[in-house]
Amino acid sequence: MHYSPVEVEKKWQAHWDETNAFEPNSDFSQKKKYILSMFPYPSGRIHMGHVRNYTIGDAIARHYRKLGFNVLHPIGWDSFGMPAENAAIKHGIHPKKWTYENIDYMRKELSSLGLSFSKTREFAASDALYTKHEQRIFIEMFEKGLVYQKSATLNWCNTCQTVLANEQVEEGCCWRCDNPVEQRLLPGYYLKITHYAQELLDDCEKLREGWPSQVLTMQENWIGRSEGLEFFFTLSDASKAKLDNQFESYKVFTTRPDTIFGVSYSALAPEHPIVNYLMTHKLLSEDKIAQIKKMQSVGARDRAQAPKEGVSLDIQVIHPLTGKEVPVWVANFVLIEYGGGAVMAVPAHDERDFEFAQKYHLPILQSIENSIVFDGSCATTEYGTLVNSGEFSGLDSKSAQKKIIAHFEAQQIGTKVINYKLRDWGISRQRYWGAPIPMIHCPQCGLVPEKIENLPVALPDDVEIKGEGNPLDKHPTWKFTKCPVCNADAIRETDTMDTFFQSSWYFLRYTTDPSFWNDVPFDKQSANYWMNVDQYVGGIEHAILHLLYSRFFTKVLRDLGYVNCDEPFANLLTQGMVLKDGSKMSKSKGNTVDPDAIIKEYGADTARLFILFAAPPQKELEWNDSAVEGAFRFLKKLALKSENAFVCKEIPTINHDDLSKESKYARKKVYEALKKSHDIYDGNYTFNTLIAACMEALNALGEQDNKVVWTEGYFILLNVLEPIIPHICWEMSETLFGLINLSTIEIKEEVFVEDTMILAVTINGKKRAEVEVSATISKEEALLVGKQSVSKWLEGFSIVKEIYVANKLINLVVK
RNA sequence: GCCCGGAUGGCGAAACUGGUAGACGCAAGGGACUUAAAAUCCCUCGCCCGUUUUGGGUGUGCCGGUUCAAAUCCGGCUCCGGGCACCA
Repeated sequence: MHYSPVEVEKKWQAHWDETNAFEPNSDFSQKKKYILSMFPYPSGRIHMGHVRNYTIGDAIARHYRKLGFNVLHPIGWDSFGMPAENAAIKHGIHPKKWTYENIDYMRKELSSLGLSFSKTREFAASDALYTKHEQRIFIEMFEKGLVYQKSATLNWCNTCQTVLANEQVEEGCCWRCDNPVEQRLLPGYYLKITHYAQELLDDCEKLREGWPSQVLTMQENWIGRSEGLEFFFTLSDASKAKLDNQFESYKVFTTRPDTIFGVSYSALAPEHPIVNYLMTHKLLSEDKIAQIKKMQSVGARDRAQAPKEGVSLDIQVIHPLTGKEVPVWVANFVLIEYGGGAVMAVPAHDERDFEFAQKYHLPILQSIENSIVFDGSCATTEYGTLVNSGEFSGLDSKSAQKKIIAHFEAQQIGTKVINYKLRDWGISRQRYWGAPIPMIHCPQCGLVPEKIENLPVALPDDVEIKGEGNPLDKHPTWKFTKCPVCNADAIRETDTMDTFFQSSWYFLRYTTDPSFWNDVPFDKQSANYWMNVDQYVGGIEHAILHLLYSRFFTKVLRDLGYVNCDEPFANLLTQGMVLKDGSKMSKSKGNTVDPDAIIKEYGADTARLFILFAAPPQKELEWNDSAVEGAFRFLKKLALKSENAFVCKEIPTINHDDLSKESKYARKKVYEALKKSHDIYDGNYTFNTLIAACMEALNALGEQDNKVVWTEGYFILLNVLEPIIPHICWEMSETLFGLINLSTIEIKEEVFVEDTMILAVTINGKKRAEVEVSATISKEEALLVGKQSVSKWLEGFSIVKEIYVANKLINLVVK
């Protein structure tokens, strides 16, 4: 067969399209697989990263379909987000038009790869119908107390009149207009992900089997659980008086209660209420107030870079165990959001506290002794034995922690607590192209959700987008509405949701037949059938945000009664990046390869084959033009050699014993490939080795000339390769076998049985010879033959040990 | 700084639970076919030494260990990639 990819690919793509070949069915008694590649942002054109992502997912989906599973393999569009607004600002195109035109274009590009997506389950996250249910979920979360409003300091660009994400701040300036970014206290909506911190952490165990360990480690670190002691520092009487008796004490948190006798000062965050009180009531010198103000104005990121810095507040607290007075400072390294915004400082055993104490000449008191000699030149942070610690002296750190916590609890002056680094998720964005937050501000009733029957709160089409301010807020009429409770004039919330909100539940939407899409976000029975996603495929860049939010949403939706599962993704494959000349393909570097051009020149099968063959999916993949040629060569060869097979309607029967050595070997190679095609789908997805096995099999077939063996070989190889290079395989399978070979094929163990085996003969572990012996040979005989084969190496030595490993080798230990 | 991951020919990579290192492919070199080119086919291909041939030594980032046997296990380093970044 002459190989002309253009015709073949067109033909089969049309066939799959017309026959709705890849729709899941609703027979929930059938065994299922839900295979999902992360949905793309419709930026305009597909790139090689997409090709890799969707080829991997498609191959897995096709594999399970062939094995008779009911397979859900959908695609959609993560279609809200900033680039659409940027296009509007730059070119005056409406974000909606821009987005949906891109979707149409990219859909065509993806279908030219022959991907086996369900056509009917496709949707865009910006569809009003999706927004409708999303807003309902938001309201249900609000009513459950999982949504709240608070003000926080955020990056603000005064020129653009908008909040900027951290990623949009470049060296302290706005990425678009280059103006310095300010820190502003702004109200916003937050989702209580911290409410699920412990479960999100615990359930990492359920994912241990199916997720890459580094992703789980990243999530665990991000959640950042730590156990410790929380207690109150009581202010000295003089300090209480200084603070007009407005403050009695403040809370601190420590994971090292064993070092508490080493406390020589306490430090407050610049935003701590006591600090603010001292400042607003002018209880500090002008100079100190100015210094603190300066500290407050530095954003979190810059503060982390800055050297340690602080100001003495001229107040004291009482050490809870020694009763001594401890000075209180304000310090730029103390975070207001964590552990109460205040710390006990132990310079002898904490590096930060040490650095600060040295700078300001504060006492450094040793309270732990261990193998590292403490000489006051640096902090020793390891555990050890307590010294200078009153009744606790002599205890080791671990038991001292327990005893000290117990002491605080008995005296009711402190408790054991668990803290998490995880913060609640701020979802407010001052942008147009997102899902409106369905809340209303009523002068009488306060903050109230929109009525469910009024959803969706849709975006107005008539907006001006100039990049200044929030277009919804500036719209002449949109935000004016009536209170859903009292019907008074009220104002709509003009913030829209973070786009991660959409991607946190889209995978549930796919589980449901579109005929239900108007009425429910997703159908519970369908979701329970299809979930969890059996295999999720996407880039590692989503290791924390998207994957953590999706886990969180799944748990929330479970608790809201929408679905029964705890975790969304049973197995996760994080694919490596596609590189060219050693670095990530990007327009700015000019090292991109256009998938369309490759498909035009070589066809989709070549692109798919190259991308799956060049590296295992988890690894980075270096683009290589001549290796693409090589992939194309293999397809041509596969097509050409099919002339050696004959047309038949079932797998040919072969009497293995009658075959020549070469034919036997070829069959063995073919069945090895078939075996491998089962093995690689168990989680590693090393398509590269499967393809190599098929190449070996084809090479071995070429070493023999039995047409029946050729035919059986093609029957099997086309089956094995179909997930990888579907077009050419369907074409040849149709011609030769009427497509009947594209279903489960039984492995014939007889081809692996051999009459002889080759043993390596090694001396002291070094290979000296090979011998071919009968497969049924006894150990004694094998050793005898082995020794003969290496007789020249044994002269003058005596054998002290003989090792025989069946099917592998003989090792002789000599002296 | 802390936490992960990785290192195998000129290149991408294989190697099941420790058991013949380099499968498969790319590149390169040589040859066949051709008026020529393309395409295709055949041969060689880790490094070093030797040779007419058979051959020998060495080799999986570095140093050491365990073992009859280590790319694989253990200890200590080096380099590269990624994540977090003052979380008390």
